[in-house]
Amino acid sequence: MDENSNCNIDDEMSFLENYSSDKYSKPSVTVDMLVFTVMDEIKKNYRKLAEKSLKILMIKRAEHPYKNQWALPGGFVKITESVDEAAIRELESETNVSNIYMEQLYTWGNVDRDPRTRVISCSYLALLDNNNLKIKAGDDAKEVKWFSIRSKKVDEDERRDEKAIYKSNTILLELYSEDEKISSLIKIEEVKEVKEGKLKKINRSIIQNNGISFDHSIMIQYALERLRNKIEYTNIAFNLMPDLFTLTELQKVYEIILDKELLAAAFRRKIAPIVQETEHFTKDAGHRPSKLFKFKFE
Amino acid sequence: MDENSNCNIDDEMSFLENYSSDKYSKPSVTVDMLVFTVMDEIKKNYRKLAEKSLKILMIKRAEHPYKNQWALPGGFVKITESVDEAAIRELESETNVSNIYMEQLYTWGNVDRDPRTRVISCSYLALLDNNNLKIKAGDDAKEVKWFSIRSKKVDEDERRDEKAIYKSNTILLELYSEDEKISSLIKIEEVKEVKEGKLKKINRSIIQNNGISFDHSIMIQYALERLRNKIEYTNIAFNLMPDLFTLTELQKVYEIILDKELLAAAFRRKIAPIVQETEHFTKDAGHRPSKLFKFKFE
DNA sequence: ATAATAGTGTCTTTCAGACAGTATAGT
DNA sequence: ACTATACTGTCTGAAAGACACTATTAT
Repeated sequence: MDENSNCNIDDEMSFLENYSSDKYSKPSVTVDMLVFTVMDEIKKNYRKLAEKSLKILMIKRAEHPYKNQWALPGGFVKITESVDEAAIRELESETNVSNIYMEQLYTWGNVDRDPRTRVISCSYLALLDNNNLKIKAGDDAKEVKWFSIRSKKVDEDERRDEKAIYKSNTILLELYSEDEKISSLIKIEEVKEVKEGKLKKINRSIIQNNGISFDHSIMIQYALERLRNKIEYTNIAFNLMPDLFTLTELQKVYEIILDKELLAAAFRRKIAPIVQETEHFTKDAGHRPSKLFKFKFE
Repeated sequence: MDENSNCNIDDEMSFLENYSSDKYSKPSVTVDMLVFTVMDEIKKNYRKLAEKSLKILMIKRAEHPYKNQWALPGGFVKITESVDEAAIRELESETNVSNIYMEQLYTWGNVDRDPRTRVISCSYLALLDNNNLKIKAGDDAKEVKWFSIRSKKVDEDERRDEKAIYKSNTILLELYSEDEKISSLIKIEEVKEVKEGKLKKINRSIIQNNGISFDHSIMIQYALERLRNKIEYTNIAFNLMPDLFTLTELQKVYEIILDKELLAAAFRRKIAPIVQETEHFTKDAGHRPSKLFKFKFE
């Protein structure tokens, strides 16, 4: 590797030869991928635009534990590959998705998060545009499916004593497809030390789980929060768009992730610097055609 | 754990009993802590305010590899503790620092980042106010020291072909104390696919290393970027402040992290909602005394 | 008195929110 | 003609940038 000026090289060589990494038992390391996309729902009216819906990709577990329940695509990191490489390989082998936007999300390190053994999981946030939808089950998985996402706060609580403020939010996460609904109730507890006003700890726990494996519902909730934050100050949303899109479509993607309506005029002003108009228009829309835009890089 | 509606319980019990996690060789998992603080330099003039300086805590390695070079405090995650717990334990045992702000930063998973064996490292960003400075070496470390940080872009390059834009930045990271200077030259390469304008990959590599162990200089650079980003949209800076502080001091902390000067009037307007004035003032300053503020929680 | 910082007032600029008003294809 | 969406113009108000001006203490 790099030069090592202050020590004897022979000394170091023999140290490395004799080094054994098996003195202590080691945790296993896995990757889990949170793959999101936005899809069109069926049009209700020849004039109306299609509604959009935020989806996440899940696989049905073929093996214990949580056999026949739904889980995030993922798997063990091999000793010969980087963690990033494991994420790419596992996603492709389980869902046939490749070459998409992917960034590291968070590493989940609780001792009891997997009933088999000690497993540390590095999670990845992946975004896909719905032109890329050639998903099918890979070798490891029985079944792969997109679930629509609904996440809502069902309870809120705040207490305080002399030492700290305790905030607690309960969130109901529901994933549904045409024929199935799975869900999870998650509690997020924050403790803020009053004395200096410094954030001390956030604790996320599953209160009730209905069909979602492991602690994956917590990961989904966390990924949604990250997505909501990052869409405000980065161009991450473009990874959810096809090459050509209308500004109304782009706005609808922002709206569905932020879970609030935006004003068209303000939205267009704001994103104007990062989109580029093309010669193309939508047609057969039942109303005025819309100009198609593409992302303006740099 | 949670209920498991779709499968036979006995079946799962026997599966878990017979499960062996030792079929494949596993990577080791470590934690590395990036502990930052802001300290006053010595005053040059009885009237002038002390300059502030951003510091990072490093330990001198007592063992191979990188013996006698400087490294981030850190160590192996035990099978019985969570990753967060490992971070807290290792920081306390190596530097006697405890009960400070700490958040997970990034997990480094390249295959060859440690010459001993395959090691995946989960890094943590920690912030300390300089009232808490009772640092001393723990059992594992020979020596613990605060280094001042200087990070500057020394080269910039941009190429493009039909497929993508390639950006490259070279950054010189220098850490110095009164009697020592260590440094590292880091290259950050971004590849943006032109076709859809989507960010594909960031690669960080060490070009030259002078006294900083492992890939720790990359971690430091990454942590500085995160700190610069987060100080803009969170209250994270308060973790660098003592209980009582003047607004000018707070502004100087922002300035040193953002590496640019701010206008006092605008800064005060902006942070007004999150600070609370007290009855106390600075004194013996050689000029008009300054009101002391504290953080307004919630 | 002077040096150095503390703190405020206000003009300008920029940008988001609000909403009305015009434009246009498909039936 | 009617419907639903596309797109623009402009008023308003909030917030950031710029900078001058006043205030206050130790020496």
